[in-house]
Amino acid sequence: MSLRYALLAVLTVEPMTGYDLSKLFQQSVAHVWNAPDSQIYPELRKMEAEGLLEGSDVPWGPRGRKRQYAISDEGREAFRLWMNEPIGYFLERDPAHLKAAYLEWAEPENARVILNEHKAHFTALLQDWTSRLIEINTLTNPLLVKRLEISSPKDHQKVVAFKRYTYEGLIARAEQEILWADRGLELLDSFETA
Amino acid sequence: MSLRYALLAVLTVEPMTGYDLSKLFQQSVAHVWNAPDSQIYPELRKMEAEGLLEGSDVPWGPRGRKRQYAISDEGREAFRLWMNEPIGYFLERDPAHLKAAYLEWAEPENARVILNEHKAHFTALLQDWTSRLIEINTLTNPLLVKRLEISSPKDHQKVVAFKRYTYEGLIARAEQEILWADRGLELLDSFETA
DNA sequence: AACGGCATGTAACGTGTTACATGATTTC
DNA sequence: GAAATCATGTAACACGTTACATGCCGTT
Repeated sequence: MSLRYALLAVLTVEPMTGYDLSKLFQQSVAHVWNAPDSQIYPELRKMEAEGLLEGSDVPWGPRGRKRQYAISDEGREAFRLWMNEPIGYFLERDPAHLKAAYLEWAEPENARVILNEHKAHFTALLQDWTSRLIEINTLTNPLLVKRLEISSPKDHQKVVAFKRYTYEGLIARAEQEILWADRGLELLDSFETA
Repeated sequence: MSLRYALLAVLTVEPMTGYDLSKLFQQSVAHVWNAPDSQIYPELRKMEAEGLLEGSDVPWGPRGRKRQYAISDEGREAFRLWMNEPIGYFLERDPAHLKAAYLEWAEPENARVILNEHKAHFTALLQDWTSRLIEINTLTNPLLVKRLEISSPKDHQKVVAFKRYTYEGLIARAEQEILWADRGLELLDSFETA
């Protein structure tokens, strides 16, 4: 159910096609919310049917056309409502920690691979998030710049501060996961030498 | 797909009924992997059909009966295989950070509620996880004690160390989320006084 | 006999994933 | 003209959630 609000969030900046959104949700937005096109296209149509979006066919080349979606007042209001609701309680489902709890079942070399991949995964995320944070701080992120252009100047500070706050939180999480993986690798070492 | 391995993990200790497992997955196990009974019962039947579990009807009172599931050699092997595989790449889907990125859309008092609930959520988890860690360190967790009884003494150290490692990681994560929520509340304060 | 816990399930729905399928446009 | 990218979808399946439904057991 959050997918639609993630879509609305992006569309508050400017109208986009399903393809544009699908690109975003594989690249930058993907690190907070990821979605494949096969989920995005039907969701957009549903949202248009419900009046949250207004779709229009835009010609594209001589014969081609593409459907562009603009957020409606109703959609903007739905987004605002969602933003004022508390976050739905989320249930823990954590494959990494589930697996970590039973690592004695893995061969030591495989346990090491598992933890190294955990580390690599969050190292990659850390790099992505860090460069996003730099883009925010230097106002070089295209979407953010467009968002500022359409917002009232008195809100600029808040808009930037909350994006920064988000990425700082993600970065802290990634750093913590990397530390945790390192501690696990040390633990494995201690069993090897023992 | 991890649900079945979470079930297998518990069943490596001793045979249990769907009800037993469902209790565990709402209480202790729930903080690493949660599942409702409506998901557990069908999954157990599927796993029995696939030969991972051996089910047997156990009489329960004069007329009642319950189905108890024991892990089979095949099930134990499947669990071992899974434990030696890397963790499937997981995609980011984080409602809290998604919402945080657009907090300028929420009324300040609602933003405060959102962050306070985030803090309360992780504070509750932190308490649960901390008491679980104490149970591990003092060897007072019933499942862990049973697990040690059926394991070779030379593995005891590893078994305990990995459980401790898991909960230490979860605790660190909870503490980080609480800190993050606090920083967000301070940020909101700074906008109020400004 | 009433109650709380034990025990097991179905049905409907929503969400998410993977694979398949097609065709136009732009760039080289 | 080949390749990369733009553009949009369907179908099948897996996973997960919520609500509903039933009935026995042990205790009071």
